[in-house]
Amino acid sequence: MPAASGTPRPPARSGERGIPEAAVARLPLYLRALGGLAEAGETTVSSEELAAASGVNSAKVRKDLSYLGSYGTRGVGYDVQQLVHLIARELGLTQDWPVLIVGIGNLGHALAGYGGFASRGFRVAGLVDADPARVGEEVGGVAVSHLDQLESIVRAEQVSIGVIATPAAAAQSVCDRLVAAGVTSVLNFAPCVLAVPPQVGVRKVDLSIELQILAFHEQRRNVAVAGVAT
Amino acid sequence: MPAASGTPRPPARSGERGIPEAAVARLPLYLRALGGLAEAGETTVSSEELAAASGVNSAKVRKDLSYLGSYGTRGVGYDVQQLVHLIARELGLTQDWPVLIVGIGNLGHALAGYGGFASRGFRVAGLVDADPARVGEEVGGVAVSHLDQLESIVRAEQVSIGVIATPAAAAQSVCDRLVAAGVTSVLNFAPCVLAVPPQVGVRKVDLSIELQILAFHEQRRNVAVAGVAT
DNA sequence: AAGGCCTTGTGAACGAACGCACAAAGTCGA
DNA sequence: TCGACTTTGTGCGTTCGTTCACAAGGCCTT
Ligand SMILES: NC(=O)c1ccc[n+]([C@@H]2O[C@H](COP(=O)([O-])OP(=O)(O)OC[C@H]3O[C@@H](n4cnc5c(N)ncnc54)[C@H](O)[C@@H]3O)[C@@H](O)[C@H]2O)c1
Ligand SMILES: NC(=O)c1ccc[n+]([C@@H]2O[C@H](COP(=O)([O-])OP(=O)(O)OC[C@H]3O[C@@H](n4cnc5c(N)ncnc54)[C@H](O)[C@@H]3O)[C@@H](O)[C@H]2O)c1
Repeated sequence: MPAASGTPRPPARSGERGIPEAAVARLPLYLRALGGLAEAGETTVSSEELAAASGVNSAKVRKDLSYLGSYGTRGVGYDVQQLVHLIARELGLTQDWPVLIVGIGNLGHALAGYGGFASRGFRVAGLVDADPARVGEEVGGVAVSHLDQLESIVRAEQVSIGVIATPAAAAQSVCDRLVAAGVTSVLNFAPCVLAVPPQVGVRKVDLSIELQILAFHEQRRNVAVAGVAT
Repeated sequence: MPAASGTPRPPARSGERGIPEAAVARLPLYLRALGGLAEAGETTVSSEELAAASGVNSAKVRKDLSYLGSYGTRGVGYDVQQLVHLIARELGLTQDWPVLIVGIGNLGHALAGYGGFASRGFRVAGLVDADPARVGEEVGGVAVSHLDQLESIVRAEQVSIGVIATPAAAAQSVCDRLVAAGVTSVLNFAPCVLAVPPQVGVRKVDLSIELQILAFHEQRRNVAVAGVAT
């Protein structure tokens, strides 16, 4: 019962080279906004402009960018191209990331054909499904392989990121196979929790959760109004 | 750092009827886990078990549930059915939420056919697309209407939640129309920021961002390894 | 009836993130 | 060259969220 937590906790990763998780999550936002600005012909951008374009506030923008170093010019702003490059490098987008998508149903089809993948250096290296009827079908220029091929594709294509779009019941076993084959990052669309070894990264996207959060606030507003009226 | 605040500390959320945002975001997780437990025949659940089933830690579970009131039994745990009901009510899931999906392309198709909608009280009240070729097609039991019908569907079906799955370029104008027609919550899949009046709720899902965050950590691991070697 | 055992509910410490506000540092026009 | 103006970079107080740790409370066995 005594949690043996007597060890004086050291500042975790103080000396470490680390930018806050919350800032990392915003970098892709800036990158997207910068793409738009570059297309519009802007060569420099102030934190205020970038804030407006990415839906963040400007103090946060400046602090986030400061984690990458001091590349702004006071009185002027940041160089758009340079920022794009800095952020892309920080996020690891200057290299090619082969991705394997497992479960080519409705969602898998949409993902496989999604252009937002490729534009950031994510290459669909393979599509696999358990249903023999789907094997051979071509989606977004890539043919669907059978689930049996999972391991060989991961190895042949050096896949490090796997995307799971199977029913929830199959997700854990698929995940286990991905990890065993060498995948170290997983994006999970199935509505379930995945158990993975600690060194493997997992992120989940659950559309239903987003809707429920919206419903909560929606209800809150309605109740508030009704409450006043009642 | 002792709270030398002679000031009467405003208990923040004691008087107010407010659950922290972070807790709200986890309630759907618990709900999902409870569904599984109920199916497995469990009638009561401890915070420890629920934590394991929902991928959260148990202290957080207890604190989150405490915002709903004191419904647990010490030494035993929580009643599964009662919890399901409490959470569903808190999230507003005891009522029917008509949802309109705009943009029935690849992603829109997947969303329209997704079962995870209906199981939580979200009813697809309409599907609209700008492409005349798509109008009339039936997806998941609902026929696709033309974009022109947007306003009339929102009013006729009392839609308060809109889902945007159009290309980014069209998203803002679609959003404006939804809001003008009376929608007060928007779930946006297009990779762009949406401007809305302050009383309208917006959430965004950007798959590409999730991948970029994965890539960041993936790279970090690789660099760490390579760094030692270099 | 009493004591042991388990689990909740929560006060309090800790830590992460936010946003303000401003000095520092640069640009640009005169 | 200089001074007005603009915008960065960041120190700091505040707020939000997480985690610890334990008293309070209730069940069950004896
Ligand atoms: N459709 C959506 O909008 C949506 C949204 C959020 C989450 N999800 C989730 O994403 C997942 C997929 O949804 P969907 O609508 O595409 O379902 P789907 O039934 O259309 O597709 C599932 C696919 O996975 C394949 N599959 C089943 N078991 C497999 C296995 N062991 N290995 C490989 N492939 C396997 C099936 O053959 C099928 O092609 C589900 O878990 C769903 O809950 C879907
Ligand atoms: N496919 C994915 O996996 C994925 C993932 C994340 C985000 N997204 C985003 O979701 C959106 C849709 O993606 P998609 O793959 O389904 O694209 P898509 O091109 O297949 O579908 C877009 C649909 O929107 C319709 N549309 C265009 N303008 C419209 C308007 N003004 N009003 C109503 N409908 C209109 C088109 O007719 C088309 O049917 C895009 O913004 C995309 O970036 C897609």
